[in-house]
Amino acid sequence: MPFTPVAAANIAEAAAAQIRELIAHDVLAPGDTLPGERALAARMGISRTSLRAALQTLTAEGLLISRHGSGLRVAEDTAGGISEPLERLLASTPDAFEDYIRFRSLIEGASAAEAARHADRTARASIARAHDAMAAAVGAGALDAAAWADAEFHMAIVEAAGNVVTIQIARSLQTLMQRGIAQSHAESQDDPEAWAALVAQHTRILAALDAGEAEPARRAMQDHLTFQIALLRQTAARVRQQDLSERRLAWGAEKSAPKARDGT
Amino acid sequence: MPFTPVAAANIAEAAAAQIRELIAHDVLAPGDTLPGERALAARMGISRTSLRAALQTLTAEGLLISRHGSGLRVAEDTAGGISEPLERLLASTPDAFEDYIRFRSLIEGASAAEAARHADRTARASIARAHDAMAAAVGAGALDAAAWADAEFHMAIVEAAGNVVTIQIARSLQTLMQRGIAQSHAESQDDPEAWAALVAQHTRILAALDAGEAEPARRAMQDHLTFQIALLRQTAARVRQQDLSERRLAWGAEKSAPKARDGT
DNA sequence: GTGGTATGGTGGTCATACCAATTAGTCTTC
DNA sequence: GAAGACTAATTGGTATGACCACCATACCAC
Repeated sequence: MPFTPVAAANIAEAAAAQIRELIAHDVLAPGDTLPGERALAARMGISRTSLRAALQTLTAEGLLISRHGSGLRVAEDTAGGISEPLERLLASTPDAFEDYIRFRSLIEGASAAEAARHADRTARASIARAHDAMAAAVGAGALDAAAWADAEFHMAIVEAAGNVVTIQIARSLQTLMQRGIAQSHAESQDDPEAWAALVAQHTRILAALDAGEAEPARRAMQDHLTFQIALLRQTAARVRQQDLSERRLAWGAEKSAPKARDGT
Repeated sequence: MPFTPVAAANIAEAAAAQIRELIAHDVLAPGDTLPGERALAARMGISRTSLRAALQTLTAEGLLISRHGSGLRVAEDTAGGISEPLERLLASTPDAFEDYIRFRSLIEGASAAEAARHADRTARASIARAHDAMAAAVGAGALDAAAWADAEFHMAIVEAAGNVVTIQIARSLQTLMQRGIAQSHAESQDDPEAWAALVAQHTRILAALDAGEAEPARRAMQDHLTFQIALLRQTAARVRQQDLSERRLAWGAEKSAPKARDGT
């Protein structure tokens, strides 16, 4: 007796869905603070009560965090379930790092191509902004800021492509990288020449993007990440070498001055 | 430094905890209806606003179900899983489902190409095994088994490509799909013709794989998933149509045989 | 029986006010 | 000049009281 479909129009749930989608599209990035409840309710054309009901739902889902005097923040987490097994894997198997970059090469190459085809003005602008910030940071020798802008650049391209699933996964991988595992990566890249090369490659990607050339954009992105693999291998080899010489030195030092070390 | 942690919780959260506990202790059994919000708020000594905030989180957790004119009921479900952000998004935004398949198209297309190049014998064998299992299941009309073998087939190809990061992510997505969202997907695919088409496409993928032809394999895989998108849209549209005709039919049947209906 | 219609209860939404926590700016004080 | 105390603005949290839309029931007229 299939008569009634029934769709209850719940205004709070609609508001929650809207905010959820914004988070998924990374318009609201993890760590961002939302506008105040009063302003938000006004802008959405609903009462603060209903807005709060929506926020309540999202908070229960763990997407938002609210602190009393401060405000509402988008939860840093977002990496739903994907990251934990991966994190263990990458921690235990250094070789997996190359697979990681290959994976990124695939999805970011496709994203670059897609972005070249139909990215809107604001998306292009945020890509360019990240690129400029990175170039400036590298020029100033601020490598922390450069690394941050680097990540921002790549993320902006994925966002410009507009696939919410891809965005979520890229975001997960990025936050995963930024906690713990990346230190070897970051520490290996204190070479100014390498940074300059990376910036040049970014410039090439951006040019293809702005020209609307999909395939060149993809190729530029993939070349860029392939270069990173090479860089990685090279520094990994050097680290081993360096490690050896350091141990040799340490051994010499210990031999000449056998002191006790603090255990804990 | 065992200072008292101070349980300065929200009043709403405290209320939610209390109700949650009642449900857990089965004082409130599934299916029970709670007292009205006004009465409940009065009895708990809090305002209806705060009480509603508590109910909101409990509803978001799936413990309670509220219907407008009726009242609040304890959910029958009980085991309604806590979902992840991506899962909720897919549930609330149907458009995101296409993004999901597009993402799979990208990584599985690349995996198929890679597998065509250098997959070892055992990997090929497990792909073929999954394919045969699916074909047999479809032939026998066992659609559950077919769906399972279907997933197995795709997973085997990703595994054959050998990128551990890709494998992890594909697996995460698959388990995510297998709980909850997929029912609409599965239920829309009880069409034997569609299943036969899917099997034929799998056969084509497998052939390209065995022939070692990378690009045809990629294309076959992407065509396959594009077909799934089309199928999805088509069934979504047809559901609407079918709904109408069924109602028309039901109406005719009822007219000619006006029997009594069971209420519950 | 049928359909209409009061009626009281229910959740949903709203506007307004006030409380409490946080933050930042300013001022004091040493 | 710097550490600390005070002040003011903004934020989320709670409380009221009201109104609406919905649902179930009982009642009424046909």
